[in-house]
Amino acid sequence: MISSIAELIADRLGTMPAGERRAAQTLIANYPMIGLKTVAEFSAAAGVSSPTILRFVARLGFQNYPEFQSSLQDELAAQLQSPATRTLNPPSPGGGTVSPMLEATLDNMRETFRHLSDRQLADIAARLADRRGKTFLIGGRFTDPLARYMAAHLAVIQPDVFHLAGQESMWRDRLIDMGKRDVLVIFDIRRYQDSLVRFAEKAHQRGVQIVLFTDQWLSPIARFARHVIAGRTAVPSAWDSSAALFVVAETLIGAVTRQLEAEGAKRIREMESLR
Amino acid sequence: MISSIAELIADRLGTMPAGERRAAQTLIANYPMIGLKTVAEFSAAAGVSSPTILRFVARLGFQNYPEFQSSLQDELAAQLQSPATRTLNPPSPGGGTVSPMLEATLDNMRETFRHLSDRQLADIAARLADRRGKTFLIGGRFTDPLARYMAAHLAVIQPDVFHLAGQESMWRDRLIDMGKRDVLVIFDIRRYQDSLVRFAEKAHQRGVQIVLFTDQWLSPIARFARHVIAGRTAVPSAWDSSAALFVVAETLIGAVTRQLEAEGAKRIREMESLR
DNA sequence: GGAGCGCTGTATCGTATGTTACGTATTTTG
DNA sequence: CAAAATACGTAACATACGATACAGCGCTCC
Repeated sequence: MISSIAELIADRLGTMPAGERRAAQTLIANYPMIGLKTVAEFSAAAGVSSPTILRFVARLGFQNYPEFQSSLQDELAAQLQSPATRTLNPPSPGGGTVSPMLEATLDNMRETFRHLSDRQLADIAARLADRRGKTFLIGGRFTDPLARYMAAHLAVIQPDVFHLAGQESMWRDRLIDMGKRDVLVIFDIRRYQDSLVRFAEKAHQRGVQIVLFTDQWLSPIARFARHVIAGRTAVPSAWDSSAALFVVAETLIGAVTRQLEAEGAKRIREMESLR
Repeated sequence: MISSIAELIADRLGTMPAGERRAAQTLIANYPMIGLKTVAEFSAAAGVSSPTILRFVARLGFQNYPEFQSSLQDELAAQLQSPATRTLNPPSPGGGTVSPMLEATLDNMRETFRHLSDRQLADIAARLADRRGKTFLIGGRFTDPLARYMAAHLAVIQPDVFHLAGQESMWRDRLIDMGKRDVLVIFDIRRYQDSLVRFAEKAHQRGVQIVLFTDQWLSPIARFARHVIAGRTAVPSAWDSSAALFVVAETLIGAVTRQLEAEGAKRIREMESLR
């Protein structure tokens, strides 16, 4: 079974003429980056002409050079998806059902936070901590509990935190309360819910700042969102995992709490200096 | 110090107009593969026009699109060279608020699962998958969303799953519906709620099987519980973390789903053999 | 409420890129 | 050793890609 292009090359290396073999070897040597560059660069690096490169990829079974590059990219993307799983996949002794699930979840979290900068989290936290506006939270079928969880915590440390629950008609009516200064936190992973998209669009039209928690494929709500948090959701289960988004939510809760405490301290100092 | 393009984007994300920010977010979400494709594909994925993508890369300081792609490739190549450099957010200089939180959470999960055997999880899953009885779920002030999350999933794959919400008097009345065959899943971390303890005790007296999700200090409900899952909750924040319990919940959801599917398949086979 | 600015998309253009045809060199075979 | 076949490079070609000019629109700030 041949899965990667590298194996494919190794397989057919023997049947190739000299020039194409040089192409193959230089590709293997700098795998796969050279293949992502232009034909001209590839040919220069291999010390052959452009047509030789094209004949080389044709021999591998690709219709044209772009198709070859797409395959390389897909392969790379698959590698990047599961960083740790590739290198340190202990065949899970005993075939336990737990380890793969836990490992995947931990990977998801690392991957999610790798794409999430301190800066971005700080920006969102600052927005959530801004007490001039109200904070609304809402989620989809399976993610609504996350909205509830976040709302429960935020409501303790500041006023004007509302979780939108119940029927669609219920929260749609709340739109009139929303304005520019307000923040709407939406949790939406696939399958994305139309009702949420419509709601987000209307809120956006009213100038509401939207913070979106979604998966790596990005809910259509991303169009309207001021801040987008893309969490990894893939796990060896029939369901998607919201664990990474949960951890991001907890991180934000912590950051907002810290910020409000800091502001509170500043207020106290200001008040004292006024006396 | 800014080393990667991802950081560069995060740094300037705040100063970007809406369209370019969408470009930035889609790039971060599928980093860095989207950036290696053509402008047309990138723009389509982000839902903006080609010029917006070009303005986006220009704002990042690149002279043209190919130069931007080269940078991404170089970065990728460097990563592939040394898999060890796969560290996440570089030690977040200046006392970043993210890493400690994430690290603590990951540690919590590892610790939680270390004290949790496959056997124990399998037992609980089997109990939850037993369709002869009903399943009730309830949580405390901050953990009730976890109960909701679990209920939302379990309710899809089997009947008779009830989340107990609202006032204490509401669910106390549901006690008459509960019997020996039924399971009550309770989430309770400190500070432990008296109302939940009282409820658990009465349910226990009626012979209900209690599955308790709690913290490492064990809620008093542990006295009455058939199964106890003790999750680590300590994080560098003003709040306790429920993330570990969340992951256990997801693991159980997956296990129950698998089990019901297996039983379903078995039933089908039995039915066919009867013909 | 009006004027100015900035952002975004449409349409067009030039060019770099992949592709192909053809001639020469090199190897293979009778 | 001759002749054919295969391999390789040069050069011309067409396409698709990135770049740019311009106009419409919304937003902010007087």
